[in-house]
Amino acid sequence: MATIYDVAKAAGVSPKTVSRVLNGDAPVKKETLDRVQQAISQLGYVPSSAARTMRSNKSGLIGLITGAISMNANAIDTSGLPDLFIVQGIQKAIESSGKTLLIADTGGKTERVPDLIRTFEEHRVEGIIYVADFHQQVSLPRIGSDIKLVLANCYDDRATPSVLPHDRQGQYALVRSLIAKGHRRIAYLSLSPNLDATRERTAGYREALTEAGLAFDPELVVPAEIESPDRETAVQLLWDAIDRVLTLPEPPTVICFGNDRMAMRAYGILRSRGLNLPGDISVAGYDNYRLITETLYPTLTSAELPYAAIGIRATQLLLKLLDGEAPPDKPILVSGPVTPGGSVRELPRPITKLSTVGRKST
Amino acid sequence: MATIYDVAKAAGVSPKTVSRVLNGDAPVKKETLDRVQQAISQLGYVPSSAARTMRSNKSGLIGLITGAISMNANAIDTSGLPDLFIVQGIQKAIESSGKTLLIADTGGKTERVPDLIRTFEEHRVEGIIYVADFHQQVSLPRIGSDIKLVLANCYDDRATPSVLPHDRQGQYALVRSLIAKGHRRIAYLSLSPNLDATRERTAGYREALTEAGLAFDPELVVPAEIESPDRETAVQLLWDAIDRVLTLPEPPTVICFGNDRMAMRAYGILRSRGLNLPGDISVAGYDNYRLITETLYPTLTSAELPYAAIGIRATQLLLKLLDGEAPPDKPILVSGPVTPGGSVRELPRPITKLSTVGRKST
DNA sequence: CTCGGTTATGACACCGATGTCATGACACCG
DNA sequence: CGGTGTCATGACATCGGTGTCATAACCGAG
Repeated sequence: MATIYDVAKAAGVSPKTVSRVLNGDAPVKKETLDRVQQAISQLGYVPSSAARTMRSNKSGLIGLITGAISMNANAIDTSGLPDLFIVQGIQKAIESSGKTLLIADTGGKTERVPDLIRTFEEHRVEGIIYVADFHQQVSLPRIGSDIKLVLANCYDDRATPSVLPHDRQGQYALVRSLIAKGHRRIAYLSLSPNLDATRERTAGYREALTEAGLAFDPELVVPAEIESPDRETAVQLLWDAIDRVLTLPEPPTVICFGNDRMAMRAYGILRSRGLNLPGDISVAGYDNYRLITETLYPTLTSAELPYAAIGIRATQLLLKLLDGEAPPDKPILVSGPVTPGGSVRELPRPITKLSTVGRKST
Repeated sequence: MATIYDVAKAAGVSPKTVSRVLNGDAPVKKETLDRVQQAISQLGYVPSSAARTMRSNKSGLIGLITGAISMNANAIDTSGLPDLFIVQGIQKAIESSGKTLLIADTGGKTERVPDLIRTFEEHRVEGIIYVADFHQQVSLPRIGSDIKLVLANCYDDRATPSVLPHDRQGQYALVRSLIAKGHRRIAYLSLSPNLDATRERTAGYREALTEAGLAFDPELVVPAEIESPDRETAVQLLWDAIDRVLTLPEPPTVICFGNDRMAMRAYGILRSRGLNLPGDISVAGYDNYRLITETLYPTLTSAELPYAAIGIRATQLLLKLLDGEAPPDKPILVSGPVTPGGSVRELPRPITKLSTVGRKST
């Protein structure tokens, strides 16, 4: 591979002049510049980032730690939206920054993280983004202070800068939209109650009810998933939870599920009970996992879990830190919109407006 | 960040001795070794791969070009299995090799590929794996001969080493398994006929028929997808194709679809015609995209598109090339098994065995 | 004509590893 | 005891860029 010296010799100038042509950081006579550029393209010269890194002590590399790539295959049993979307957001945001992304996959084994960090340190990455597969607390090994760290979809107890989904706001907005469609009995079949997301979202659910002056009925809120269940167990739990709310004296008119995958399963379960969607019962999911929400019939109403935006925000945050900006003192919360689908029916308003009776949601 | 000189000073030895400790390439007195190791951990010293790369002219980096990460989100309309699974296989295979993977995503724009290659060249990657999102011919810009190139899920006209799915074998095995279950009228609603995969698979379909002494009926083979359709068009095309084969004088007992996603849509369409799965009609997919095959009810019989294996094979091939082995003279074909699901019914054998009448497939 | 300032270029050192060669201390053998 | 080989270690150059400083050519003002 050609070096800057080869180019210099071919163009009959000093290496430093070639360097100036490459970086445009000092005036070069037009004629010399042409000769150098010709030599460069003739030799197919590409500067070595290793040499640059050595001299400048800046690698231009950003490290990314994730399990998104390896886990995507086995992710059939897991709960939610693939964290790959976060990676995607990061990728997009880094693209325009001139940095290069070094992706390391944990293969789902967190014990490999120290090794990955080590590799990043060897490559002198300027910053690291750690991506978790769902909203959770993490604990990473300490990293040399000259490497900036940002957590995406997770947080720790050392106030490391982090970017999180605004789960409370998401569920709040979703339930609010259901109420706007005339629903008053709103069931919530949540994910495992131990999850941060579940706590936040339940709070959002209650907040929306309170705001609308609706009473909170604990019978309508049923955890319908546990962490890392097998397929069979998941279906059983879900079946039971659905049965429980449907057989209440005053059953719900709409059921919210902890994620779109649960809702997808519910479509089958509800229909096997002879229910028509959304005529007899409305359904809402969470995540807006388009593969599901847009493919199902009717399309599924869902609150967006803004993973791509989280990735982008996390990257922007990291780039700012690298620029010397001060870290924020609390996690950055990213909100997402509600995507309406055909799975939620607009209910006739019992008293107020007779004109809307029988109208279907669009 | 500490350097080897800092460590040397702290341990009271020369940098070269520290280097020997790091690489274990020459004997070091036990006592010296201890002192050096202590200095290393005290200073948190991590060697710089940039400096190593400069000296040895070996970066230990492998470049990966793919659209898998960015395209996964928008991949709702696209046909098949996410190529991310290939990336995953590569990741896994590289893990044990001591190399580091540099992943560059095209963002779906092939015109960005030269830039990505340029970045890889700057980082002096030892090899590049190019991953295509479906079995196809590609044409990459030329790369300096000191960088080895391997194509995964694609091939070119310059005999670049490549690894491809064995589509013919896959469809052959699938149809063979259907015949084994007693099916004689087997429809094939394929992907776009312009695809390499479709040509290969159709050949495999015919091969299996011929082998079983069944006549090939062109009416039973209908292209039911075009390239990059919108959702609406895709559904219409599929609906029409299904209608066409079901209204034949002698309709099929089983329909094979070009991929699992088509089969997933077909579940809804077939049921809306009042058909029972698999009682009235059997269904088979292609890809074994587990998110679909295992979530559908009944689970979907599908031929596996061995993407992870393709990734692994491509990586192994590249590592061998880096080791100086000669490239193979033709593409490496990777076969996959058939994964039986509940969507294919075992037909009663009209004459042979009465005892199997009414028995369902497991 | 001379001087201060700009333009264009090169010499040289340095970034952090490691290969090469040299050196000193021993041990062993004849 | 001297020669030879092994062990343990260090001095120095080198990889490919770029920052610093020096230098030469040139220009216009006084």
